[in-house]
Amino acid sequence: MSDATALEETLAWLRHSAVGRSDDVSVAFRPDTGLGLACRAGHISVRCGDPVAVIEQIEAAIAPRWMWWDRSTADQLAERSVGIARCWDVLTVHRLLHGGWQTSTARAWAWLHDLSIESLPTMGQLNLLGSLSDEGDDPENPVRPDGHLRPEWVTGGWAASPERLARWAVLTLEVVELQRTLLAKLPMPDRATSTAHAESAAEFLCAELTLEGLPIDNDEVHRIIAEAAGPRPATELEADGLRRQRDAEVLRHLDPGPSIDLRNPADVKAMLRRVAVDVPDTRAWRLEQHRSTHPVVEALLVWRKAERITTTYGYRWLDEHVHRGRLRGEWTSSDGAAGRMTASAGLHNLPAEMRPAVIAEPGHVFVRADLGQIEPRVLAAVSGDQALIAATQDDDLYQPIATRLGVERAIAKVAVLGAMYGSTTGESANALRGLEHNYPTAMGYLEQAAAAGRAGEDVFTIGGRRIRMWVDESIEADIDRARRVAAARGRFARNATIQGAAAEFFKVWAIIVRSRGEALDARIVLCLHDELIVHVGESRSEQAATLMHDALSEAAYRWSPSRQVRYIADVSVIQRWSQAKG
DNA sequence: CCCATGACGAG
DNA sequence: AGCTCGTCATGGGT
Repeated sequence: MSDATALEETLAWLRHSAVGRSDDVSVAFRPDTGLGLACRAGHISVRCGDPVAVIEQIEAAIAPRWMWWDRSTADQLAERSVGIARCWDVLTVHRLLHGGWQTSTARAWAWLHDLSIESLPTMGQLNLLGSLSDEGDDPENPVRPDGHLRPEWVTGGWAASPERLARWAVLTLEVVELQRTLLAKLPMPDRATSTAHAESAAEFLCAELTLEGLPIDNDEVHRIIAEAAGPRPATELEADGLRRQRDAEVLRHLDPGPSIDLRNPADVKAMLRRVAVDVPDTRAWRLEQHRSTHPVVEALLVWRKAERITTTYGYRWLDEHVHRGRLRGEWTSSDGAAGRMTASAGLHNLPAEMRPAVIAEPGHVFVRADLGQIEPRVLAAVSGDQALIAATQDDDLYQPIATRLGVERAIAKVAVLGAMYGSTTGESANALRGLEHNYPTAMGYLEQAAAAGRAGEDVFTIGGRRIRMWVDESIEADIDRARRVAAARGRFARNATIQGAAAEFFKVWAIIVRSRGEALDARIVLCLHDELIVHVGESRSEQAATLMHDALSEAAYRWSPSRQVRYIADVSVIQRWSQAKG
């Protein structure tokens, strides 16, 4: 069947099934095989060469909510620049419901059907179990008699024929229905469903980000690396020489003695003891206090900076991740803990020294926006603490808190952060008591999460993400260890509810910017927890900046549990990332 | 060869 | 101060 006929037939079927904007349509496809679709009214299987083109046309004509199993679908669509507006990514929603990061089609299916993970079939077991001889075991059925998904279907068999594609799409729709049922059982079902939509869209954005990359200037980035690491060594021998040269700059401060490997923390510790610096570890912040004790300390700190650039952000990093003027890494919409976005290739921890190399392309600018004091504002929203909500009206919410507590702003800030992170020590202890007295609802919210965490119980973000607690594997009854583990879980749970909620809010903001930015051809090129960078044509920079603010208002309207909480963003139009005010 | 640890970059 | 992530190097196990 020609692609044009395929499109006609599919559109006719969608119309006949009364599928409209935002209605559910599950999809499975493979180029040169075809397309399988399913909706509430039924399913269709279409043989065609370019199913992505068909999907693109349907998106333009109808824009349903597309449903698929995993990221691979988003990757293929993004590859062809098909911008999907609404979707449902089963594995992304599974991470939301189940918690954690590690998952797979087979595991998600098993979990949704209360099947034990231990009984998961593998390809290798196929013949051992003699499944072919099993009565009623039809290889055209993706589900085995024992309830598990058939491994050969999961690993690609689902796309073996147009008929199988349709069957897979029907299965997808059923799985989504199961997920919807679970979301509906959460304390705030509508909100949880909306989180599922937003997280799925964020996963699609991640597919786009992985392809798009962050603009980076080749000459500039070379210059910066050369400054720290020296010129690119031609041979391994030359690299070795440079390494020795750097090491010598530190070692020359020492009397002759046993040889020291600066890359070995134990060696460094022994070396420092020889010059009367006794530290439990050799981390930079600890050595900071001993800077004046002996010149070798200063030299070591300088060495570490250069070593960082050389090893992590040096020529190897450049060759691996920077191509055609873009820095590209793998993006994931939720990590294993609280659900923040993650990126590889150093996109989330590019040292400040390298940011001048991140430059907009000719005729373009960056519109950069970062949320101000997002975590305490989110705490106000999720807890509903009226006093804290009042404080969010201020551009600097720590100021009214300080006034109310009768302490310096710096003390108030440390106390608020300490409350959200589970700080146990420090001089903010007094101010912490002040917080408990003046903001009991917010502090109660945090304490409730911490108590659950200490007890080993899972906690949930307001959007419904499950945050899994771990069990202490120590076999012996080690009271001390058990107490430490419980305390760590308490701190983790306390923070994860806020960090996770802030991540949910951020993603809603980001996906609104993505969809509203389409009209301006503005592309998101970086998401950094509370910061967004959009790459856009120079002439549209003002419109893009306005869009970032408007998107924030819309995100607040859509996401915020409290209408009264004020969210703020600092937006600037810049050429280089480094021009952003800290 | 895998895995834990230390160190450090960012938020 | 304490929370998260990814990355690199070392050293101790298999």
